[in-house]
Amino acid sequence: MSDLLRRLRARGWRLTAQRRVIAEVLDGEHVHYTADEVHARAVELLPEISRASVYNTLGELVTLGEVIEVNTDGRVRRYDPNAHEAHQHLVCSGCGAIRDVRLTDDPLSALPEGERFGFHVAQVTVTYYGRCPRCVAANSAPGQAGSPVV
Amino acid sequence: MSDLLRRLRARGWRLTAQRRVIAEVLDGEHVHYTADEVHARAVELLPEISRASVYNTLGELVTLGEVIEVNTDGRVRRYDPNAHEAHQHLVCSGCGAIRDVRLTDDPLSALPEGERFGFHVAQVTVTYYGRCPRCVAANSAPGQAGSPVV
DNA sequence: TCTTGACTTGGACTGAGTCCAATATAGGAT
DNA sequence: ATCCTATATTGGACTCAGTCCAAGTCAAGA
Repeated sequence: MSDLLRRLRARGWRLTAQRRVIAEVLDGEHVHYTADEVHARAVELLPEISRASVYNTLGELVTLGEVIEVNTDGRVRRYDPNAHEAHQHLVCSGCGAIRDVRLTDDPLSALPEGERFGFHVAQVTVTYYGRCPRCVAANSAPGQAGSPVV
Repeated sequence: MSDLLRRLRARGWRLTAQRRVIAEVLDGEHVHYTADEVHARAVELLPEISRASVYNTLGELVTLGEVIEVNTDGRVRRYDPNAHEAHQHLVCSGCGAIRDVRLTDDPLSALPEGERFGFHVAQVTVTYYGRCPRCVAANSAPGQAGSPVV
């Protein structure tokens, strides 16, 4: 049983076939799937799993802090299983590829007290946009450099 | 005629009634409207304006760099007319209020060369999340502290 | 093995955003 | 001032991600 499943178990989750399968999909490579991509991969392991269960489970994993919700294009939400290491994202504006990146400084320190307006600031997300080597080489229009790793 | 309209004119834009009205809506306070909010306000000035025109025009303004597209909740896109001053955003996770903030350091400098993976990095967005004073006071659940300024 | 509350399901629904063919018009040409 | 046409607008249909719900299923504690 994966670490993730063990932790979920410890939190009182009922370990259903659906949740196991979703955990397995997320446990693989550190990619950033959309809910529908998770569903597509889950269906290969458990053909009868529903979209609703995937949405429910992903939402719960986000609430528990086991998975991070990421939105790099203003359209689709993606799910990042790399929730236990502080990191940010680097996105290719050509093909949409997403890479996890680690920063040298805590971005919170760049927001001076005078710019906080009394907010209790709790979290920061930083997203870098640029062109990946393949898209630079191909000088391609959006989405034309083949399927990226997101 | 506003500066914005003058610049658009200089770029060869046809100045239609619809575009004037949208520019007027955006010219007001520095808020972050959704496309439908822009439409609602535009309708007050020009009742027959269509949603399609609002979407078209906002998209073109974003392409021209006159307006910035912002997505702070992973759901709706918002439009920020404050495109000519570098800034980032501070978002209340209680009520969704958005404030423009200026940082002390260029966030690009926090991404070391070794974390760029050959990307030609061109842009960064930083979004801070926390609770605004009103929501802290009200200790409210999301959306329960009245209508915020977004 | 039984029981029950938590979980899953499919399908209807919502809401943001896109697309398109028909119509209207800004603004340069005459 | 009028004409002409490329450009812009329109409404309505459509897409797609995500939500909701009532009915059925099942994990796991008793």
